[in-house]
Amino acid sequence: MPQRSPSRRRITLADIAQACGVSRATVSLVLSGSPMVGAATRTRVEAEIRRQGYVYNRGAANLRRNTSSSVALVVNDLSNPFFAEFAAGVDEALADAGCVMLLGSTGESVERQRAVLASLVEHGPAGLILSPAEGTSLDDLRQAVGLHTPLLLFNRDVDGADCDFLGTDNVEGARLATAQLIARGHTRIAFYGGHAGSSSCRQRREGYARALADAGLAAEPRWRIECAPTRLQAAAQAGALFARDPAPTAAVCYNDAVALGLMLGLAARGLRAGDDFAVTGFDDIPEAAVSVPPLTTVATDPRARGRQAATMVLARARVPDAPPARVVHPVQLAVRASSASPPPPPSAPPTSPPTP
Amino acid sequence: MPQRSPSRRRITLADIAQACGVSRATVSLVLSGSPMVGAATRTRVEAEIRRQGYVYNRGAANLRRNTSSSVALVVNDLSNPFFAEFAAGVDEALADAGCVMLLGSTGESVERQRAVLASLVEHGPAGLILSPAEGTSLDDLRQAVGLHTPLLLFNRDVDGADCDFLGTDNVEGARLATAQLIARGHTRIAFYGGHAGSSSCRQRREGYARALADAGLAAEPRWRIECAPTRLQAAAQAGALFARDPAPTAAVCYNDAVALGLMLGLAARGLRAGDDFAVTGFDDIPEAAVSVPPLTTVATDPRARGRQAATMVLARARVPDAPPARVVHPVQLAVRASSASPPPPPSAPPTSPPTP
DNA sequence: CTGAAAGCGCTTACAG
DNA sequence: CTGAAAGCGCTTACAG
Repeated sequence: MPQRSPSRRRITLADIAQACGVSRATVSLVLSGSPMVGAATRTRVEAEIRRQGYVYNRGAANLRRNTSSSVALVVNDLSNPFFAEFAAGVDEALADAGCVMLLGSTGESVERQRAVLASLVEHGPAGLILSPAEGTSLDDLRQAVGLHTPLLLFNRDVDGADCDFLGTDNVEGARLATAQLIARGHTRIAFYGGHAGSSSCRQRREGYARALADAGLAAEPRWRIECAPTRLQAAAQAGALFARDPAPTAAVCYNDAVALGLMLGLAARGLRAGDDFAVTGFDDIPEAAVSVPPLTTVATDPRARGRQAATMVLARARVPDAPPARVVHPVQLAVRASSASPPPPPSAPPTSPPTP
Repeated sequence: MPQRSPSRRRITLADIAQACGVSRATVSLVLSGSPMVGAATRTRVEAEIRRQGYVYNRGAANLRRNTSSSVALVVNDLSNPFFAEFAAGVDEALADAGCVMLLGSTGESVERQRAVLASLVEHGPAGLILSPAEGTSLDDLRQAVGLHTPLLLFNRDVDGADCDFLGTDNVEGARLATAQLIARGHTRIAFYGGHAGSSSCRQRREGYARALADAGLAAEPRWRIECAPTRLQAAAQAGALFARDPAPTAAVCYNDAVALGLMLGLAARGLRAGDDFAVTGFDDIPEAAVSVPPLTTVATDPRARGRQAATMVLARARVPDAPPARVVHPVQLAVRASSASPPPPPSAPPTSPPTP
């Protein structure tokens, strides 16, 4: 619900104009730095503005000029460091452009997303950056966003949406991670975590399969372990890896949260990532570099992606009719200790460790 | 800079009114759910609104009604999980109240804070939640915020500011953590990390000193190790603990980032927190529970604090003249394995481990 | 139950 | 160089 404003009437242009004995137009020109106003008048007006503590009402100006000075960002969950970094990047670039950020989160719920989008769009942002909740349909977007707010989809695509898109090269990232394990001699490599519903998980699995195929290895379904992409779920599922026969010697994880969880699960079994089992992640969240052991992962630099997304959406707001931009950002493999372990010699397959 | 709006003219109330052959007032009444409008008219108008994809211009309404439907939040750094969680909590509560969140960040710079605040205030938020950058003065606040936006200070106080405040009981939290180490038999307890400039650090040191005093122990200045409150700095400084003679057997850390960094620094020296050295943190960020070993820490529940801050600032916006509220939230100690290590027997003081 | 009119705080041609 | 006037999209007494 809208809130009442504080008690005392806000100072307006008219107050300043009256106090200086000039018109509101003149004060407005002073504010916009127009050269058409006399130096003496300007000084007088500026002093009065400071004296009265006038604060510009940008909403009113936007209404009159038909402009906007905000951009909306909608993410699934701010407490996910990946999105927090991304939001920090968006904020940086928007602040540089003199824009303000409207933030909403969906908690991965399509209904909440609908409500959040509707509420944000009413505030007239110049553009909207959305990391869509899982299961978002084209209709959900059309309903909520309408056709008047430029939309940039981040991270996940929505079938049929012909708007701007900024994503990560999931296929290539997972391919790089898998190829690195293969280069170290691993042949039994699991794909760990995520679930098939998500397009990014499908793409990462595709890159994984491609690397295996390139090396003449098969992607065995039994080495595909599904779990929710959280650290706790991943830790709890670690045992599943060793229930397979033969057990894998390495795992390409859906993302860093899963990889860090898996490393905890391994530790609980007396195994150490990088020594006894090789692990890779995806995202390169800040924690990855300082975990024990440091996590080999695919770097997406979410903060830089945030800046990029902000730049793209501001550009779109200036040129609404340009054809949609689709940017799939290249990734880099950050090789660290967690993937250092060599596979055991083929003659001595590892025995499953005892389940605690 | 403000952005031009998308190409096509936005649909307005007037468009709907004209299409339905009614006045704008009637359409407005339909939108606000007024009972004064006939059922037939209402249905017709609602259909037309959907058909044309009309989106309400809340900015215009706010201007006319002199209301606001946003709240601004300014934090130091979104990529700090503590603030990310806090922001998520603020967002939750605001969404429930039908308000939108304007987000800015300062990167702990007073100048950037001034610019960010000025920009946000121009958008006319109903209130402003600020975790002030270090070194913020009362004048900085007065300059930037003026007297017309209700202000809630979070986490750090500003001398002389008589606005709402929501904080954490830093003194009691550090006292609890220290007392727990003393109860386990530790007598040589360091205070690790943070720097004296910050009020929260001073308060936590006070709690630490109080616990020591309560147990008849002295707070030795040589067991006070300053470092920037980041994981990397904390890891790098770990050696300083063992350069003291006698070396401490436990450390109360300024916050979780520092504690996790210290645990890494210990690991680099072949020491394990909870076995060879006791460590406590402050904040209970999500990582604390899943680190190895899990970190004993002071739980502040930042997400709940975020909801609370949002509630407080909305209440303030409704009653601008009520006396300032000062809420210092109680804390709880989450006891986990990192503080489990007993002190070594007094007869055999630990030798300093080799510096790598 | 519905409409005409004024006004929120600003900007911007247009005269002077 | 400065002012009077219209208008952005909405709301809200006030008449009818």
